Amino acid sequence: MRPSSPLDRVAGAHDAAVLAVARRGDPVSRADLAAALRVTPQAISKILARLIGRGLMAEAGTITAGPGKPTTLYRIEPSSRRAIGLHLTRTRLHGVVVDLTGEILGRLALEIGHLQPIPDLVATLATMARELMDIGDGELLGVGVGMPGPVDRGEGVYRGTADPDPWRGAPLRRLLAAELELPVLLDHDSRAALVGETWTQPHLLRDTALLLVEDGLGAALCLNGRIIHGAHSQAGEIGHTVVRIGGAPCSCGRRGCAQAEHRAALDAGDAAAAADVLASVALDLVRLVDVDRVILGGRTVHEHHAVTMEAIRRDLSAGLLAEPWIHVEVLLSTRGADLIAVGAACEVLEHAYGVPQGLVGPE
Amino acid sequence: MRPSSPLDRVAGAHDAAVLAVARRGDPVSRADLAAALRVTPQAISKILARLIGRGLMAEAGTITAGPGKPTTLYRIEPSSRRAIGLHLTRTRLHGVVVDLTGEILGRLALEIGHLQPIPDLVATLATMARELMDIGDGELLGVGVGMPGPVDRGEGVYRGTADPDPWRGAPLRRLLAAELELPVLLDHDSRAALVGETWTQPHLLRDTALLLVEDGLGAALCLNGRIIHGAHSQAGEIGHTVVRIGGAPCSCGRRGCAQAEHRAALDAGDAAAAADVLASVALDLVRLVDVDRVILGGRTVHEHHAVTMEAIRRDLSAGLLAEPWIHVEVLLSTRGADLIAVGAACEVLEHAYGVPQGLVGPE
DNA sequence: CCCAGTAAGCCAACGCTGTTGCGTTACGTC
DNA sequence: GACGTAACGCAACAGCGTTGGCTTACTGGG
Repeated sequence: MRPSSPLDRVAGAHDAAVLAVARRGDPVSRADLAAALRVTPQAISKILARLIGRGLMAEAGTITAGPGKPTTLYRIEPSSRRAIGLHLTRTRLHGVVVDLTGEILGRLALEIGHLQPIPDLVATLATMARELMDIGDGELLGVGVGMPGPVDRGEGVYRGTADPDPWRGAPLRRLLAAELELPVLLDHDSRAALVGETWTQPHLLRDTALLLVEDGLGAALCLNGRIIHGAHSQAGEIGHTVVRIGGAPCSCGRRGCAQAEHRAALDAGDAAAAADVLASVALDLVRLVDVDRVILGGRTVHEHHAVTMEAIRRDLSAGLLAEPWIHVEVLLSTRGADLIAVGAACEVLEHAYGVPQGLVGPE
Repeated sequence: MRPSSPLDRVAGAHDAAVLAVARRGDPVSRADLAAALRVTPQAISKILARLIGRGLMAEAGTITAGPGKPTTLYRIEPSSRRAIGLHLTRTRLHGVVVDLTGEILGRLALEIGHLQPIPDLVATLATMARELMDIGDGELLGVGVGMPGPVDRGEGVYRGTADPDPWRGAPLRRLLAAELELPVLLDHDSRAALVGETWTQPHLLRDTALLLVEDGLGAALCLNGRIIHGAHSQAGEIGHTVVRIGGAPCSCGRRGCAQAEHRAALDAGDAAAAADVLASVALDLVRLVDVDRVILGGRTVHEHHAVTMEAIRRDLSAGLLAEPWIHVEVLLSTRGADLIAVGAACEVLEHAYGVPQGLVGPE
């Protein structure tokens, strides 16, 4: 389905870029878009004509500033498209439908059992997806699934862990796509969460890390405006980074893993120690990839977000030597419990209408 | 100097992509290039006509395989362009001239003093650059400078360290460019080294980390084919990551920094312990960004490369749980002592003829 | 020796981008 | 109501890669 001609690719990229600007919320003028895309206003007219023709955007009134013809404003048409996002864990399934801007139209939740065999799991996912389809009325683009643990986004396969894991090796994307006859994307939960954040604020999040604290600990990176997947789709799997040699035992069979230490500190009621673990991870991460924003998300972190953010800010400013030209913002995700489900849905939106990675080039 | 039209940007990207394929060394056919760029052979003819017109490529004979008109081969014209690379440390200046493929045409070395004031330093750099200009005869594209410590590539400024540092804040790029009347690029030594590696093997290094062990410890990342600079041009500054709490004292005033621990182990004659420090750093790094290649480079690492590579391989295979679908190659840089100087020169080549980062899209 | 068969490459027309130049529309101001 | 101004549309244009047809150059069989 890749556009055949490089010209199509240019047009597609410009369409996506206009949508990215429009997604910020406020109606935009032709002149604003021309400045943002570095093309002439006339080109913007043609791009907008294409987008309006596809129902993705619409005129949004005019404003008059001084003499001359009033400026026409344009806005995104949120209800023109929908996407479904499912957040799968070992005990729960949480699903949402979102519109083109990532706004939630409806949500569902369900307790499930991890011992469910793969066909039953696919049926459970499909059932929830079908229920969510009834909400809203834009064109449905597909279903995104976010889940913890080693996930191969490219292959759409849950790789699983070494311990007995009934879902190990499940080709969830293929199975669910066949069942629903819709495009399906499968990704790591932390990456889905970050895609959700970048979809709604693409202009702010060029170099951003997201720390996801659920049962385990994961990270996701957006560097130079692009989500990092890694050579084996395993980027951000930092839960088993050793932070204290000989520390708390971990499910992976070793000791002192970040997520085991974090969990042990929480179980001992020591929120400060748990925060220190996250702060240490955050500092290492910022040093290596130099992001200017760290977003915290996940069920577990919300309970202690104040002390956690304080610890991260403290370690960052100490560890980066308080150099005046370096500033790293530490933020809390605003999506709450919907973070990953919304993110998985936004992966579908991103796939359909995101700015493409590379337009031309070898390989 | 940015191309005015998106069409020009497409053409420029295709030109760069053809050069990237040709850089691999072997002459290539029109059909090979068409497959690599996913365009028609006819388009390759037009692209090659542009490149040959600029002197960057040339015909390289024909081969006949079976019946039909023989295939025309094309090769890069290495001597058509040159770039100068300078590797600056606190005690030494090492410079090279390279051709378009990154091959060394000549080198120079000089002991310098760190107490040299900034104007004298610029004069020293300019003098070496001028001497190097006399070697070879292609068009000279510019001068690249690689140096350790916090460097702002975007601004072309050496930020410097907190301890008394006579070069702190030096706008080396601007000063040297004014002195030489040539384009100048300033970058971190580890990033320069990685650019050098990717310039000569762009097809192999899509997700690669380079660990540079000189006096300090630095890293550089190439993710999804792009060099990572970070929000403040500080990506890869991992020398002061704490690997052992309360460990060896570091010049930064704290204890247990990776580079201090590594240095302390080496000073104690314990090469195995030094290798363990590097292996620990490598594992954390691979976990976070999931590269499939780790390249080791730098003066210090060459003395103990066997034990170091063994330690890294051991820690990686243990730490990644030996999952069969994950394979990380650990390599030693082949550039030896020229690594950073060549890399700095290749940054100039990359700037002039590399595949551009983003062709279109919002700011 | 000639001629069919095959594959590479060129030429010219085309469709598609965004750009340019100029005219039209719609507003505020005098 | 005339004038200046700013946004916008129309039409012609340049440049990209694509398409279809023709030419070139080689092999191999009659």
